[in-house]
Amino acid sequence: MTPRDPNPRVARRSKDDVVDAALDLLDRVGLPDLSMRRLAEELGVQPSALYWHVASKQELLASVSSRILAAVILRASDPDDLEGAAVTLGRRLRDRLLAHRDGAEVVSSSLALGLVPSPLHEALRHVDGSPAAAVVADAITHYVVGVTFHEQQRRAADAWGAAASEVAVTPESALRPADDGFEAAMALIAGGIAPWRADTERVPGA
Amino acid sequence: MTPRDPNPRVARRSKDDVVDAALDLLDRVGLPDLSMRRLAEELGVQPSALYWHVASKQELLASVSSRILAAVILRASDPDDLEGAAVTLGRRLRDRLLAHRDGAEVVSSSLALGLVPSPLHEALRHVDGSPAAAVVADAITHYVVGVTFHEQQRRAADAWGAAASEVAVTPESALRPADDGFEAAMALIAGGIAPWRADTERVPGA
DNA sequence: ACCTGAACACCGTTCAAGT
DNA sequence: ACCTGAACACCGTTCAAGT
Repeated sequence: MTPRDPNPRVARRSKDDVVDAALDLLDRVGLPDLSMRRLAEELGVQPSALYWHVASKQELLASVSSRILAAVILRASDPDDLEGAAVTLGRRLRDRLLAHRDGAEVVSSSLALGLVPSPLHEALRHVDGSPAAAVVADAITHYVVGVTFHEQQRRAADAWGAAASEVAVTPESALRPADDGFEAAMALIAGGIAPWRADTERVPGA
Repeated sequence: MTPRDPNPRVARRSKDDVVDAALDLLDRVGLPDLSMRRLAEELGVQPSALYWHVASKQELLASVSSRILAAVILRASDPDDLEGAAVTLGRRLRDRLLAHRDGAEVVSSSLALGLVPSPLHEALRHVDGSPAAAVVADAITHYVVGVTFHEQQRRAADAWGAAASEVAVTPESALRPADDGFEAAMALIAGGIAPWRADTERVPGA
């Protein structure tokens, strides 16, 4: 008996429904095939109808990014353990990006456009208020997003066809596959925190 | 009197000319407006003519990326100074990316698609053959490309109009502007090399 | 060897008008 | 409040045919 919907047979969509459908379509067809027209078709609606719910495709993808990043939070954490928190969050971010097709690319551009908050920046600010937290959040976020983007593109290329083996770059000069390098890089960055602090926070005022 | 061009009045283009024009157009209009049709117009040619010189737009952008990255090399370097080489190369990469409009975005996808070699990986392999070099190259490359992409997008957004100030994310939860954070992050990552080595290269065989 | 002309199968977005 | 219909101004790519 809500006054909102006088005729329940007319299926009206909310913005959440549109974002749901977009994320679902992303997982099924990938970012290159995720068009407003295709999404509209999926929802049984004209393409122009989408523009009542979202201002642009970019804004829609930003909402999709928010959904993908929603689970990247720190439940409980030792304050003072910036290293531990950074590594945990880095792994969680990677997990979330890998959970959706082309997740890294979608999130990368939303982040770059400033349409979505950086989850590591927000979380690390709570465990450590020092300037170090922001620097660490930056380093880890860019590394994880970059490496996962690289990984997912490679996966898509491999899936599409191994026929491109001649144009592709030799393995030794390409960026490394992240599978084993990921933990190493995380350890490298996290391990840099202590010496960097010793160098930087030595001088309090001037 | 080269047999190649019987009539000098017919301006024939080489692939290099196409890539030149693409890089020039990129700097003038930016990646979103760099279309094959627009590029063809610039060259005084039909769009289909471009496909005699390049197989696809992606391949063209990979060639553009190669040009952008060509100057990211190490002239002379202390072997054993992985830290120093990494920081120098990171700064040089950032310089090259900033030298062209949307340089980071173009390079980012060419790198992800594996259509272009990673310059840091290649250069660092020469100063240090250990596994550390690859991990460091990965960490620095992804950080620099990511942070520069972010910076250039923000610049484009600001240039287009400050009217978007309401939709934009609050400054504190956005990724930091890289201007001062860049050197800090480079120091953080480079500073992680020594402790990481102490941890990892302790065990030689098993 | 290098390019034209014409087509194919798409895009994102706007906007008056409908219910 | 939510959506349709129709249009605008584009895309990347292919391919027979020309010179």
